Amino acid sequence: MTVMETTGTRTDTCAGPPQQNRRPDGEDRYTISEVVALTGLTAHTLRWYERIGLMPHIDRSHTGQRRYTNRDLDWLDLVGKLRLTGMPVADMVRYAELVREGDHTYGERFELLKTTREDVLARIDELRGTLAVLDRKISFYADAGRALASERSR
Amino acid sequence: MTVMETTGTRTDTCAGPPQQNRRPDGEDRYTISEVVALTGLTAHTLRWYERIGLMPHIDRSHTGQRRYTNRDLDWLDLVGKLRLTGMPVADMVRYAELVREGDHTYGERFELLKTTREDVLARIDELRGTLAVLDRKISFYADAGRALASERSR
DNA sequence: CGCTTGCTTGGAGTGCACTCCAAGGTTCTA
DNA sequence: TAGAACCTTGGAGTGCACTCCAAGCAAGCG
Repeated sequence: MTVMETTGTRTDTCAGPPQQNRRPDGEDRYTISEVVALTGLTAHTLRWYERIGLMPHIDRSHTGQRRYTNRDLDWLDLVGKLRLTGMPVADMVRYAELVREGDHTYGERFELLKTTREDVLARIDELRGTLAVLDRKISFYADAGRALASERSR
Repeated sequence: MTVMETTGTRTDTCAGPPQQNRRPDGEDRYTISEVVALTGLTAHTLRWYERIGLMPHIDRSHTGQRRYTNRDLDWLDLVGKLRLTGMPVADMVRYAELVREGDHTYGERFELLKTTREDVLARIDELRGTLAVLDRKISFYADAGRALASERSR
């Protein structure tokens, strides 16, 4: 089994669980405002993503209006996830370029994702450390609140 | 036991584990560049934090240069943790104001910290979701890499 | 057909969190 | 006591990620 049997050249592939509120493949031509509703991004941001090279070429209607596909929505889902990690947009653009360049960039994409994965793990650890500090302070204030309350009731 | 027995009016209190590279209390007068070395912040940022009200009043030498104390370093440690959570600086300034206003703001501080705690938990969950997506993609690329390798060796 | 709502563009503007600058005073080491 | 290294200020500048604007074309409805 070759890679080409499961993936086209233009995709990032391995989409994951199917998304809600989508039209079936073949009838998937969404206007920009529909994509706004589906993703929570603004139309401004969607056009800006395109300008900076974070999106693949988006289909156009015969009069030049954007028509997004399910594949584009999958890509936006991934971008959204990466954005949550704090990955700079420039790095996401780099990843998008690798996808556009074709299958021979699999290795580099793999490395980029692994690095990102490590970053996310480190970030989770940082947050856990912060959580410990917060919990310590919260229980301090809870105790202080009880002490003040018993003071007032005396 | 009253609150005042364990806490002074000017502090945020409950410092947690002692920090490294510090001088003992009583000899704790650090220049701005020492604080830079201890916190990793820049001198610019330290002065800016002060201007926007994120720091308490910092002691000055007889000629007007800043002299930070261990207490100030504790505060900067907390600010650093809160910053990691993505809390906006404006919210941290709000918290700093509450601390300056005295003990009667304990309740509000408690609420603010609890809200922050919830935010951190939500953030960790988001990151775990992202991690799942990354792991799925990473294993896809790992498989693809193996497939391409066996292709080449045939 | 006219009307409203939606979509197009390049370029300018916004908000956040720093980050730097110039000009001058201070502190430390030899 | 000279010189290097450090510190002070207000205000201006930077980089990121959007966010908005104006002017005009497109789409759907009665």
